[in-house]
Amino acid sequence: MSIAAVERDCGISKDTLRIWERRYGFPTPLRDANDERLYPADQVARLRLLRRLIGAGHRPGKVVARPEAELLALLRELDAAPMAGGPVGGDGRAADAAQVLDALIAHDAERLRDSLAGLLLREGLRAFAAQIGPGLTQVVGAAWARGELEIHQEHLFTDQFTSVLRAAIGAATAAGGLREGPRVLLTTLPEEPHGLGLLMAEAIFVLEGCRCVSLGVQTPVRDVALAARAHRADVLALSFSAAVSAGQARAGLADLRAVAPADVEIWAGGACPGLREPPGVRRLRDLPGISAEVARWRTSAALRDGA
Amino acid sequence: MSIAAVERDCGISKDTLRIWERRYGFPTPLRDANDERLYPADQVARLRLLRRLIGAGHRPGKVVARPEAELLALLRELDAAPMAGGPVGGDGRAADAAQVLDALIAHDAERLRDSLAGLLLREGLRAFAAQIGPGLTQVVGAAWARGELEIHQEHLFTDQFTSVLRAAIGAATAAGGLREGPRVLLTTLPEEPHGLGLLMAEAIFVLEGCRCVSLGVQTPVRDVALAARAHRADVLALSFSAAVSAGQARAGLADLRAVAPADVEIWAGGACPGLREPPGVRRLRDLPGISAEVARWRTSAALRDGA
DNA sequence: TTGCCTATTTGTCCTAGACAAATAGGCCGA
DNA sequence: TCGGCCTATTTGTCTAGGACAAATAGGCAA
Repeated sequence: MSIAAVERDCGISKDTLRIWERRYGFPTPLRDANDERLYPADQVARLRLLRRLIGAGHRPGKVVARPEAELLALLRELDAAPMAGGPVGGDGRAADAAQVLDALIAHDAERLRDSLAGLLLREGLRAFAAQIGPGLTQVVGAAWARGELEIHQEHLFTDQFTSVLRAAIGAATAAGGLREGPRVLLTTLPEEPHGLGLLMAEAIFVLEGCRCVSLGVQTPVRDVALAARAHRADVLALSFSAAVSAGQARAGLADLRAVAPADVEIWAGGACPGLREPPGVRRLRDLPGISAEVARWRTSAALRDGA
Repeated sequence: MSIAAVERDCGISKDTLRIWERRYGFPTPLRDANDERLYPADQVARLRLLRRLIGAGHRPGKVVARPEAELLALLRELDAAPMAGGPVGGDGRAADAAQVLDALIAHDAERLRDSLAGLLLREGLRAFAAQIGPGLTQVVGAAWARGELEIHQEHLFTDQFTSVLRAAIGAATAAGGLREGPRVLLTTLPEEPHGLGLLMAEAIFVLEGCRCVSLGVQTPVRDVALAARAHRADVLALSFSAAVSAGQARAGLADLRAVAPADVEIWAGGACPGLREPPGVRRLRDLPGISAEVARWRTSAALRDGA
């Protein structure tokens, strides 16, 4: 696996990979005939673990060189901190998650889909998008990190979940509603390829009666600003998963704030660790928080119109 | 604007920016107190033009150094190449495409969605996925290359088209049918981030009565093979857009053929230029070709069962 | 025209050094 | 014991120029 492939796969830049090798003695890639780095699969797996650990707050200098004791550290965190900002549901939720995991482990796509659709019907779109979705995503991600699931099973989950949620959003949009909320433009910046968080956010926005336009993932900063003008958006909603580093997220948001119209609000959400609230940007802690934020927007909009 | 910001904004890598400067004398960024490159806004705009021209087929060596005559060259392409390799449909199809383009140009997401949904209803899912979809994709891509659309408009099209098509696939799957076709596992390899082609293919497969499982995009080769076993797939369907180079596609397919079970067929489709038929892989020229291929599979499966 | 072979172009990779921003840890005052 | 400030370390990104393989263009023969 080439250095570029590892960068794509693990989200660690080439520069960083080289300097870790120089400083910490890991990774230790082989070299091909042209003296280029070739990373064995096990080292790539370890790099993925490292990325998660560092994303969870560990210092690179402390963990990069460590052999496989990281696995233990990681497992502890996964066990110890499932509550930190995590799913708050009780036993019922855990049972639901187990059901979904079972279907994934059995490679049963139909059962997986039925489970998800059943949860949606039973709990409603709001709970499905705001609580169940994030919970399941975390459970699946943790199971993968523990080695209980293969990547292709996570892919299957993502695809089925996306499918069910998109259908629900379509139905909710068609059902219409107030249409008095802000115009919301949803997307992610170029370094963020994951669209699940965006989709869950869109569901909440739609339920709040907002007029949503989604550009999908990886829109260049300049184009986000152009689109904000073109669609006369009131709010730009950006999603940052744990895959994107806090530094990148901050830089992207600062760029965007500089080029976007000043009267457009920027709301940033997602599991990205260490992402604080940059100037001119609202940081939404979780998906249910969208509702409160929309309510706040409505109030201030009413004030503005009244004035 | 720092080199990292330009990389994000223009999609030109840092390495490439530096080597253009060395080789062609452009760009000529200023330097900050720390001797780091600072790109003025006008150079960044010119870099964006360059990216478009190069994407449209120009050689960097010929255009990077040129002053603002590029604008002229770009304008010429705008007029000269709207038909090159263009859509084959008749007048009706051209009118449909114009309608979709109009909605995109007007930034009217609702009208865009209605247009697409209307086309789906009028022409049926098969024509929508196999002819209209590829035609529209090409028309939109060409309009972007001519500078008539911004990237965010292409994103909007992709999102809306995906949404309409996913809903249709869901309905078609629920409607059931023969369920006698092959088990098909759909995905793309890691270097291919585009999922539209995959989705169109899935629609055709579903219409042919195949049992489809989609893993979404960018599944590692090893995991595709694992998933093929896990789902007892008869066929692996891979999609390669024009974005991926022929060499990467060939290498990926060869790797996959080596690790996938021997009795699983590999079908490769998509607009990837120069992708020939590697050993052990079937190259599908276009989406309607899927139907014939499924028919062929049925025949040979019947022979096998009979024997 | 079509196909092959060579020459040029072009992006990515390499090494190794430097520095600013972010973080941790110590220290002092309340 | 806790909060704020200041210094030391850590860490990612930037710099430079050199090298080479893959992709493309151009010439030539069939």
